[in-house]
Amino acid sequence: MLDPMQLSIGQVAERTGLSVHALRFYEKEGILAHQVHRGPGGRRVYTQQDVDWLRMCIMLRMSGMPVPEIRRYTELVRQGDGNELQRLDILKEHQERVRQQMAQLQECMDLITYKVGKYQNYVNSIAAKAVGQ
Amino acid sequence: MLDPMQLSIGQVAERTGLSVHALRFYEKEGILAHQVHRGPGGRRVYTQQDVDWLRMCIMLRMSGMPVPEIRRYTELVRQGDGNELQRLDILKEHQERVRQQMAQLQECMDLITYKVGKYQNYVNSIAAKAVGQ
DNA sequence: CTACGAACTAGACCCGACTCTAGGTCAAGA
DNA sequence: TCTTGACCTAGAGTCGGGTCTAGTTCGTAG
Repeated sequence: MLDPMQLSIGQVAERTGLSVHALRFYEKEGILAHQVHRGPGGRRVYTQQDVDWLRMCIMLRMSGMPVPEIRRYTELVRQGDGNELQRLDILKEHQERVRQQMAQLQECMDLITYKVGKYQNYVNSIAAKAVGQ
Repeated sequence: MLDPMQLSIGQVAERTGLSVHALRFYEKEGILAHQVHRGPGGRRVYTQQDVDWLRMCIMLRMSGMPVPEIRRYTELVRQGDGNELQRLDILKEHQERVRQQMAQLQECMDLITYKVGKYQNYVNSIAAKAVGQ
């Protein structure tokens, strides 16, 4: 049993929804703000901070930030104070991309909604006819 | 020169933003409502309807509908009247997915905006100090 | 003791969606 | 005639983001 603040890879997988494979993959890709500490037998020991960081990375991934860019951001954080402007740049750029993505998605949604409406009307009218028979 | 209503693959590529490769790929994948007519020399001849259909497919793809599902939808349309309920199902299901996707994206956006705000404040405060010197 | 479950590493494999290559046809212009 | 450029087919290659396998090593429970 570990200290309650010390989490095994499996526990982190549960808590984040990532697979243990994905967790090791992310680590290899340099996506952990502070490199994972190893416990007895060379096992990874995560902290709550690691989990929080991973959750943010998950958000970035979900919104389409590519792994290499998350790595760049992570590296800046790892380097410590002094590069906040660069971090801000990355975030702002991504924010803009997400904004565009949402706009696009809304456009698609409008088309789909229009089509759904049309088919719904048609299907309803057929159903009405069937009832009227 | 073709009849103005007859478009070559290159023209369709221009008009849709898809590459000629992608157009052939989509055709092979069965994503064309009515199969492309061939002109002299076996060349593809597209109509405006094809372009319109492609534009819808592009919307579906952009919003994350996988190619096989677009194919299923396409097949229903190709079969003609009588399966409107099935088409409606596909569209509604996708609509729901897009809705979820947008909600997720909004969540990510909120986090990013929060972080951008924090870094912006910090960076501003540093800048203010520099000026005050 | 032994068997189990969870962890480890390195590296192979997979999937979706294109993208590109090789090798060829054809028509128009210099 | 020769070249250029757009098109053709079949099939190989690429890329991102994981996922899975093989072969081990632990620590604990029966």
